[in-house]
Amino acid sequence: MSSAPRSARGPRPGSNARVASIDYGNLHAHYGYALKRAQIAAFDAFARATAGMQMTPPRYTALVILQANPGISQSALGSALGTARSGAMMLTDWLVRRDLAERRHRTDNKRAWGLYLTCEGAALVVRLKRRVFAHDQRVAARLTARERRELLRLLEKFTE
Amino acid sequence: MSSAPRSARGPRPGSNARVASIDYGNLHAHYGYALKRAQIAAFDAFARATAGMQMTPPRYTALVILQANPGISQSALGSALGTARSGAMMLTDWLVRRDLAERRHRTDNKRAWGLYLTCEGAALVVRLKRRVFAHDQRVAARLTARERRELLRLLEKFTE
DNA sequence: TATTGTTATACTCTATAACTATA
DNA sequence: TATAGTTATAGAGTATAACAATA
Repeated sequence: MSSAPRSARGPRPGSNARVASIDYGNLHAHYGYALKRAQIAAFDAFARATAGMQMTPPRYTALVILQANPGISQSALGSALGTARSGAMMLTDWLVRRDLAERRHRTDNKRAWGLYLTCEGAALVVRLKRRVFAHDQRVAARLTARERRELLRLLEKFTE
Repeated sequence: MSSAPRSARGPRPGSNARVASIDYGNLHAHYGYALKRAQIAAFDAFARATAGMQMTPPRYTALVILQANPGISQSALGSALGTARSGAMMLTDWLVRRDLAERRHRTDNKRAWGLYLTCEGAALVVRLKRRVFAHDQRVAARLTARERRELLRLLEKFTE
């Protein structure tokens, strides 16, 4: 994929490529280390799946949550994302600026907005999901179908 | 663990706690999402294991790599960490300032340093490894021994 | 008194680029 | 011409704190 001349300067920053000449000790026995590397690989796949769409994992997550929870408040969105209210605010601003989501006044609570996807937003989520899931399968191609299910199951059990 | 009054404001920022009232769609079917959440859990365990020691995952990784590769150059350390040279520089500065590592001149190449752990650094790595591995086991306690091995194996296969 | 949204601020992390000295 | 180290800078991401409006 990369083509710029990098000479013998090693892997580009942000990569998780393993360097043959280096002894990594027992780093790979740490869940944190192994998870971080796998996560970088998965996020690389996400970046390829959404290239040129100015998408990020948090933005994608927000879109999916808005799709599944129409009318949710900004604070609740923040909780779902595990981010502070101010972060949910900026995320929402971005979505609104792109006409992917809109804030609607609530009748029951004048403090909170109800957040909804626009038509474009709803269409985009559908398109995005297809692309991201397709790249997910590609990056996990090394695993058998059984291993893929098992990985997700173990991750869930580990996190819970 | 937490005790500050947070009322009903939901999980604190940076947490990956699941909110019962929210529909997460099929987010959990994405490797990136599942991996990110698991990684947060693992890094939380790392933070608990190293509380008050001003340790971070990159610092710990650097210490382990220095332990396994005495005399390594800063650039090679950067490659191993997947970070830019400038990042390896600041990391090394931090270690040197704490008397955990030292730069030694090389006879064969006057451009590059050779990096070595000091006695304190070597002692610290041993202590850290014990603590981090102990907390690793605790966070993975929900998994059986077989599942733990399988998780690490699948992560490795996924990343490679 | 607590919550929602908002804004401003600060901090961490890390990539990029330019420079120097060696090779 | 390329590499190792250094330094300065910039950007992304995100937490904290304070405030007004509402509950």
